[in-house]
Amino acid sequence: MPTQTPRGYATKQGILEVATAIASVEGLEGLTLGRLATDLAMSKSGLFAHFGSKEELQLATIEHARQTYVDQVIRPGLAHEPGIATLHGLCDRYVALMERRVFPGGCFFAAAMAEFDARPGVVRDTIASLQRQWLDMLETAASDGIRRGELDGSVDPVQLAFELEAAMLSANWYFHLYSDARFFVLSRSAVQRTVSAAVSPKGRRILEGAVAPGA
Amino acid sequence: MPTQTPRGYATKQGILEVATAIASVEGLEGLTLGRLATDLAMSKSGLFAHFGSKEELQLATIEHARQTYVDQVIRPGLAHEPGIATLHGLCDRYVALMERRVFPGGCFFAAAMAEFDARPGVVRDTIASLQRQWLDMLETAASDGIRRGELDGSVDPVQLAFELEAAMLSANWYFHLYSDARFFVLSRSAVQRTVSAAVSPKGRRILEGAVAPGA
DNA sequence: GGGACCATAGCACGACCGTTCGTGCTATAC
DNA sequence: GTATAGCACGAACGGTCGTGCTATGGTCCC
Repeated sequence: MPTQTPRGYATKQGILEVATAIASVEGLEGLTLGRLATDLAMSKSGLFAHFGSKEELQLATIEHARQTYVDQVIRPGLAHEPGIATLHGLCDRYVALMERRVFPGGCFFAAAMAEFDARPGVVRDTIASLQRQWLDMLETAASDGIRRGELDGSVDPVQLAFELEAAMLSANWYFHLYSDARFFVLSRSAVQRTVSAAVSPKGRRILEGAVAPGA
Repeated sequence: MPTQTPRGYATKQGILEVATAIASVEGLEGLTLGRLATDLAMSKSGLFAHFGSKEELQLATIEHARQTYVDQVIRPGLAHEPGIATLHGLCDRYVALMERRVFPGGCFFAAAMAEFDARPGVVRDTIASLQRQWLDMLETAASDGIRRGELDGSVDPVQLAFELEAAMLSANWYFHLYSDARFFVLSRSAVQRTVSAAVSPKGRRILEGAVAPGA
């Protein structure tokens, strides 16, 4: 196992940057060594040597994409107070990521989940684990919201997390299918409405504060 | 272009039956002539002669899948009274189709949409058109519900249709990713809750009648 | 019973797939 | 100034992809 030098590391990061972009459009299976090499203006073999197998390339690409989500969604989202502030923060950052077209083909993990959901293998297991973590994060924020009295006690955090995730995930598909950004408006409205329907009076004050903090 | 004899037609239907199943798992691009020929125990060339190109095969497969949805979701769904009865009927039939694993890889059009949403071409345009028809159907049912006074006048039919579709679509992915049928429970609850939040008193009577018609 | 014709098979093609191999660069370590 | 190790290259492998061309078996009509 060769050790990594700064130069090699930089190259690999550059490869993975392009790889995540391609995979978000063509899928992780459609992410081809030849195509990737062409886009990078380097040889297939030189590229291949960095990973050792296509599956390793796929896993490395997934890990790279995960880092992007951690930086742009998870970390800033979790910087809020626990409860509905975090819940709102995570959702807002996630929709914003899609809106900003960080991945040209749309949400990387949405594409990966759709591609591998019915196909066994290491790649699918990895996706499943990461997606599980994301759902857990939403559910935890919802649970915190209940414990803190921001959400009504009758709310099921699993149900709430699912509905929010559904509204955001679906906007991703329809946005790209019709090149119509209005689906993000629908998505945001759905998130707003769903959370609103679950908040207690205390939570409502927090929600309104998030929109108009100067009140 | 050879004309179709009864025998040829039957074979073609058999081919498309297997093709839709494969495509729901592997995707329309992963639907390979070699794989399809193997599963059908026939030669690649003999199979190929039926379609003339891979794209034609893909389009024929889509059309075949559409027919399944018309028979099992659209027609029985539209058999109800216009308005929320139809809305409820369409959603119920759609979730039931996924639950019954009619396509082994999950909703055929969900998979196709996810695969082609970011890729131009005839296939994508076809998917987009059919998906548009499906959304229109839900929106029309919602509009009818408003006009008939079953849904509150403040309801936006586009928003409502989107939220219902989102809840059902997402159940599809998570069900297969985790082999966990509870996601259909979440999906059905979400549909129920979303419609409930939009109904007028008159609509509520219809909804309850659908659950307990003997009341 | 012969001819038209559809359905299927066999075979070959060029392109691209993931992968392996041998071979040079180039920069650091001694 | 030379040895070493990481990095990248071109060429080639066996395999599969979609797609042609040609031949033959089956079926039906005149």
